[in-house]
Amino acid sequence: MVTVMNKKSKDNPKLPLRMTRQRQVILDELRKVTSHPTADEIYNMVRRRLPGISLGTVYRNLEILSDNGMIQKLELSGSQRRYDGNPKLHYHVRCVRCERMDDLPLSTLPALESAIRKSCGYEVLGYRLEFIGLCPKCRKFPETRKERQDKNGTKRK
Amino acid sequence: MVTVMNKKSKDNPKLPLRMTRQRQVILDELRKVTSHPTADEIYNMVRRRLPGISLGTVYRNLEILSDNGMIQKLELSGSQRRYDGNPKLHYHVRCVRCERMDDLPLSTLPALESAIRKSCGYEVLGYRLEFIGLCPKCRKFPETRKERQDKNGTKRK
DNA sequence: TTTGGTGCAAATTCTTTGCATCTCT
DNA sequence: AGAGATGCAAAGAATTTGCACCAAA
Repeated sequence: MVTVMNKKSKDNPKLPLRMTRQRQVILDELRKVTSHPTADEIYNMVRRRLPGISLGTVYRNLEILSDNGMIQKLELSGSQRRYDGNPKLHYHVRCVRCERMDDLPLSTLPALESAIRKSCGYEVLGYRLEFIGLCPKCRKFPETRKERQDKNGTKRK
Repeated sequence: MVTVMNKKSKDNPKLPLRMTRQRQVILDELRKVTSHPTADEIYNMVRRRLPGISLGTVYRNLEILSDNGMIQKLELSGSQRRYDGNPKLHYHVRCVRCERMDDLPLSTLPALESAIRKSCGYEVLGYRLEFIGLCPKCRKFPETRKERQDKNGTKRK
């Protein structure tokens, strides 16, 4: 069994957690998509409903929501952190070209875990697993994310 | 079988790669340790032998060395990237408290890979797996890396 | 010689924070 | 009322880059 860690909910399993409009919309938008957006992408999604929201608030809320186990902060490869509206542990696939990230419909592997547990002095609490490869689209169009951005001028701001 | 990806060596499998003193020392120091140091830690290690080296050069060379498959750039959790002098794919354990990272003496899992390959539209090229837990030391001394830094003033510069 | 590497510093990018003000409960 | 959230802007941290000079092949 894998434990997803988070500070707050560990110290205080049922803290009340005030639901502000901003927090609600962030959670809502994140649950609406199956992609695994970055803070910046979430900021843009949320801004359509709350034009006045600040990026700082988005970051603060993503932190709080993941501390409370309501979402997942994915700390895997890539320079930007990504967030997942589904707090349950599951595996991901990431495309090496466009950096798209999908869920993997695969159950977790208990055999793997028990093998680990005895092979080192660590107390194993969980693991992070991410597959890398090419998504269906990129198998056809061999173009990196950066190349696409450079071409389209698709950058923040 | 898992393929470790790297740009240059893919495009040009046997480019000559000029060996400057700086590059040599960086590679050398990185091979000397079994830890998985950050760029900054490597900078400090190398500086003892080459006092004039710049952090920018360290970053540039780590990039080049990993592009050439001579080292590994580990893009797993944590805000700082880590580098591994062993370019062969292997698993890691990371301590949630002090962020120490060790190798896991465990062979890779072919069964896992074939299971993945058919479960999604991706062309799977490899994967990244990292275990998280508590290292032997931290099981005894429950103190986070940040707490220790704050106490000791052990920060860069 | 010439192509690529280096040091330095400034620039970028992503994320966090201080503060005065506001808002949920 | 009051703890906690917000917006704003500035600060931080990690990494990348432009440029003039230097060095390995």
